Amino acid sequence: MVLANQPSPDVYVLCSGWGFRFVQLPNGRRQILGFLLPGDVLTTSLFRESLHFSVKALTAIQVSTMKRAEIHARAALNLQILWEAAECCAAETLAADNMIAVLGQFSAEERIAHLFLHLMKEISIRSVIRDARYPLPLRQQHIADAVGLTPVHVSRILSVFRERGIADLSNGVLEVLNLRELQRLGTLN
Amino acid sequence: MVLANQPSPDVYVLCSGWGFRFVQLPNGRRQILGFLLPGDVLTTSLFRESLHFSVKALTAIQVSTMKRAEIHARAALNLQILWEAAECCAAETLAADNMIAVLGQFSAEERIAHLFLHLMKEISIRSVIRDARYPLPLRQQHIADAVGLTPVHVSRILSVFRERGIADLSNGVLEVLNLRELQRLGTLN
DNA sequence: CGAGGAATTGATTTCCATCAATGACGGTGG
DNA sequence: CCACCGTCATTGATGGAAATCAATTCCTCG
Repeated sequence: MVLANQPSPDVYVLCSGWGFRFVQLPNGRRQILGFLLPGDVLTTSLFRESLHFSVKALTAIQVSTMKRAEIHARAALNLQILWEAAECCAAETLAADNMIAVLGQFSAEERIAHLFLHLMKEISIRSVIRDARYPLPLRQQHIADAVGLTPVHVSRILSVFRERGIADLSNGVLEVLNLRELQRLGTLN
Repeated sequence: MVLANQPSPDVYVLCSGWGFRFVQLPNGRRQILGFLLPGDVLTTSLFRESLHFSVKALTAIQVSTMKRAEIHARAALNLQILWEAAECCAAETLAADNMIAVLGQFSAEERIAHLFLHLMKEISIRSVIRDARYPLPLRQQHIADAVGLTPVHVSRILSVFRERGIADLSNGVLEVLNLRELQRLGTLN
């Protein structure tokens, strides 16, 4: 699943699996704008013909599409739909603003802690978590691209987290060992 | 003009002057999320009771407020309004995503160049610019807080821009000396 | 004239990037 | 079954970008 920057009449919903939104810079670097989990709607595709980012799958995924035109037609009859879409978009803006603050002001440790906390919340909404072990199908490269660091440095920080007994990410599972400390590091305000 | 995080029934529009949206972190640092120019609507206030950021004036300003409830009532009768609001929100998301990429991947020079280009565009929309001189009522502290740098480092970069004949920001005026170079530095993709 | 905020500049430190080498897997094909 | 790869993670050594600390100058304004 690789969408580019071309116009499309579809609105996308992720039904199962993980994906991520990203932009590719000319110098070869990329910035991951956000991860997509089951149930996530590509809200931009609700209002725009073409996306300003690309999308890629992290795992095997199932995607559902709807015709934007049809949604718009229904929205004209049922305001409720439009409101929810707008609400959804406002929520996205809030998340984006948080991310801006994180990237602008947080250190490497804090950024990664923040990412973990954010993903933990998303995962918790969708499934029951036992023993503070969260399935996390990310390579260190993805973490790096999401928080603006190099994979090498991400590796070092994860080692630090293990040494300090904060969290352990291995084999696609994030085990949270000291939630308090993780929150102290990664929480805005 | 300092709004906090409290609920309010109003939607805000900036009629004249400059302002900025920001979040204050517990460690005393702050991140400026964006600058507000005449005509800008606080789109978040369209959909949310309370803002997740604060707002402050940079210059003398005039603000107009409308009741959210009234706008919602009108929107129920005239879809057009709601669509424009949603469009507006989508545009905001796009800008935020750009900012995320800038903060995640750009160097200090590139970040500041990007900020200048962004503000130049906003200013150009609102008034005629002569001799590539843009009124810019920012302290270096504001630039620093907007792009995630220290004021000291911003000062150094601005010196570099002057030496290299790229741009000169002094006395509230940004003079662009080499637009090409500025774009080369500050343009995504 | 004096005072205080803003900008500049230098010296030093810290954090993260970069470069490079190594080991651990997992798949593939002989 | 095992030698061979490619990808990923780890670790060390080094370099560079930006932060921090500190001193000085420049304004503006009382």
